[in-house]
Amino acid sequence: MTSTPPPRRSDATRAEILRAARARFAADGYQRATIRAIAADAGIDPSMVMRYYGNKTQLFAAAVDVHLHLPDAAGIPRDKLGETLVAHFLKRWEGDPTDDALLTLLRSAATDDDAASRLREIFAAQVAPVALAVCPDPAEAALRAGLVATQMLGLAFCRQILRLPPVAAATPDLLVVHVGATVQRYLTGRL
Amino acid sequence: MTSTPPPRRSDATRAEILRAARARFAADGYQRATIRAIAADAGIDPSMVMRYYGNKTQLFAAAVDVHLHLPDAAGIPRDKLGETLVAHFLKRWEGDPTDDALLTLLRSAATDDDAASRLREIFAAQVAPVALAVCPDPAEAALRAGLVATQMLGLAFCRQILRLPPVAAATPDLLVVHVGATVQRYLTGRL
DNA sequence: GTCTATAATTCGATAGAC
DNA sequence: GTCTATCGAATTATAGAC
Repeated sequence: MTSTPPPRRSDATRAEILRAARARFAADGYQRATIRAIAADAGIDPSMVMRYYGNKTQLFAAAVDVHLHLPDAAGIPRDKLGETLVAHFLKRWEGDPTDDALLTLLRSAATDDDAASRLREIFAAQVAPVALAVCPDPAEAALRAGLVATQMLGLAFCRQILRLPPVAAATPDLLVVHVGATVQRYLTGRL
Repeated sequence: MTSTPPPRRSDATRAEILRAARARFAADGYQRATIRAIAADAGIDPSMVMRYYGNKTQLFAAAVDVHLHLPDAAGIPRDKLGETLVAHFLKRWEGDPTDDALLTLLRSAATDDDAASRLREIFAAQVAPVALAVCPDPAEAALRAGLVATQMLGLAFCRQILRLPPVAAATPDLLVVHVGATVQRYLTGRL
């Protein structure tokens, strides 16, 4: 894929910078990822990063554009919501976790206020609506969505970032069943 | 042995440095917390931090000494384990979250390998035994402990670090009931 | 369009006066 | 024991040559 460096036109360079930035920010978080390292990964000069993206903050904003692509709750059997959502995220991480913007945000949100704020926005815009679709009361739906977030972000953290052995080694099917049951209860169970 | 107390005139300064270091590391994580800022918080010169703790890594190790003080599983009714553990952590964070070593580690583990390794050790030494106490099969107990970790670390992250509104605003009692039910199922439910 | 050179900060760490 | 002064390295960011 990256074996033969293509002729360096502007668009190709921009795209390559963004790809390298996503990987670096995901691996190291906002603070520790350096423009120099990103440029080295992209095989270009550090000053080019500045030229195209202005500064480090704007590069981060361009690199982190999270679309969870959560399936529509209306199209899923109500009693399969939990398993479906967990399976959705595990499948998403199966490929290249270092290129997942959600993991990038999760990692950086621990120490960066801007990243934390962005992660809260993702939650409000993309997760909360799922709870609202299965719960008519807005206040109760907000709590349900929050509980789902504690379990899903905790799973992402332990499996993909902390790499806690029993969680990192578990098969996706196993996690879909057990964590899915928790998410299901948070969404549709008695509160 | 660390029990022998050699009284020095500098004990007060050492303690003040450690207190400031804990707060700074907890608030900013290992990378972003600077020795200069810690020294400023402690009201002393930055060089004193180096004199007493050698370097930044050793200062971090001294500041982060996590004892979860989890209650003995043998002394708790088996069906109250989940609620008891969740209540234990929430109570722990009720006071000054910026002085909690677990939150410090959690924040730093997202971007620092040493902190992540230490957090895995904490898990193995202090959380895994609880699962082993209620589950005879070691492999199954490891999985149960791992599932508990996903939920408890996710709760800590969403409530104390990310400060996700519905989770941060929830009363401890509410979280004890709902998150406690999840932890209970992970520990003693059918797998 | 790409790179060289460097400015301006900031950090961890050291040496030495008092 | 405490502080002043500073070093050397690393960082973001800028200016300008080719």
